[in-house]
Amino acid sequence: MDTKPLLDYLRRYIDLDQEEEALFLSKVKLRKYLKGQYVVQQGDVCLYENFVLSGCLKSFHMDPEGHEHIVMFAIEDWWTGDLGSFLSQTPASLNVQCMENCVLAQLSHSDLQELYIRIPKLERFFRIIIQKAYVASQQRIVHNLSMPARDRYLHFRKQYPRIDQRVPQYMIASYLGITPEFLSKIRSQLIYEQ
Amino acid sequence: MDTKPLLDYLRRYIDLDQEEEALFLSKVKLRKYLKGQYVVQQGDVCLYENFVLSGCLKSFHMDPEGHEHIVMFAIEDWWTGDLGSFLSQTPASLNVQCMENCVLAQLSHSDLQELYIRIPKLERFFRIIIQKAYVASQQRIVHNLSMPARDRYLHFRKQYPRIDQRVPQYMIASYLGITPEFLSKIRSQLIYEQ
DNA sequence: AAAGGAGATTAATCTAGATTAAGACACTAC
DNA sequence: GTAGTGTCTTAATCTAGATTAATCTCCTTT
Repeated sequence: MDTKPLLDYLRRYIDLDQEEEALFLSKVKLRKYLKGQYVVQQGDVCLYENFVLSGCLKSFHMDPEGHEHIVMFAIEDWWTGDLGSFLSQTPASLNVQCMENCVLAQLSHSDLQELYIRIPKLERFFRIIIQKAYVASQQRIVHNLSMPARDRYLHFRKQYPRIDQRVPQYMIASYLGITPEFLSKIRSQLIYEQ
Repeated sequence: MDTKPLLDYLRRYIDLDQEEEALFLSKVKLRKYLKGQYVVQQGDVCLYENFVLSGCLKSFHMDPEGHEHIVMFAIEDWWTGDLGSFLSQTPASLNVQCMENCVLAQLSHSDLQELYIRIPKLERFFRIIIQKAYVASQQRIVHNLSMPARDRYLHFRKQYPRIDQRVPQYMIASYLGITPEFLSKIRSQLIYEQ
């Protein structure tokens, strides 16, 4: 497993010369995780921004009653972690756990600060991808406020077909903010309708 | 009304020299709006990023049944607009409306693109503020998934006391994703408890 | 001071979705 | 084979919050 997907991803947004690419890669740590392992644990400081080279992860918050609430999934070419914790280097409110064996490209906080100084173009890169993430997050809030569960599920399947196929239903239910039983009911209604 | 609050805000994150500040300000358009006026309308392209110099605004989505869903409020020192529309220059899915007379500092898309090139430090500035906005947005999703309405209301009052005092209750209800009647019930229960 | 009108409250009824609990399929693993 | 574990489904009951509708403030405006 190499870092090519990460470089391809970078090149979609900015042009780095050979030297800059080499510098960037020198700060990237490749790390393998087994299915079930935690990349971030609630209460610990999130040490890395993680780019997914292979595998599938979920990030979720565990509430005081012990219920999981899935905030997002991540697959190849996505970033994951607890950004709030990473930025301020304070305890995370989220867990990030591997649902398959994973290979991640990791950037530490101090290395990233250094990279921002030595390769200012990276500011642009991260500005652009975080803007996209923010827009998606706002759109999800609107959907949660304005759509019933059934429509949110249909929208999720359309927007993330690659993820829908890959994760168990009860996690999709958690992502949508409903119980697995209710998602099962919705699915049986959808099948009945056609 | 001048642009001092905007410069103060910039200086919290980056240092600009005299020339850069002047260039930046040359692209900023000051504009006054009356209470009730729309800064962005659903279906139109969002032309500006708007920094609030004075006043109070709401951004909301109107669903097909004609119900408003408030996505966020904005007061002095906040940014507002429909970022998704602004970035891609496509029709907005949100409305932004003044709830008081407002003065906004506006940056157009093309001017901002030019500013990014001529003042690369602005990439850093917008990266940092959008990161903060993203973290807040993610946190709101977690709260919407994991907290009952009552707790969400208490949290809102604690987090945004300046806004809580300033907007009508039925809009706070919309922001929280509940009806005004139910918010009224929650409030009367809270009063009863002390 | 009367007449609107916008917002807030209260209460009765209703419903989307939760909870609980019981099976139904898978799969490994032994 | 069967015991075990993780996932999905079905169905009965329950509840947080929606809907509807009436009443109650306050503000404006005249």
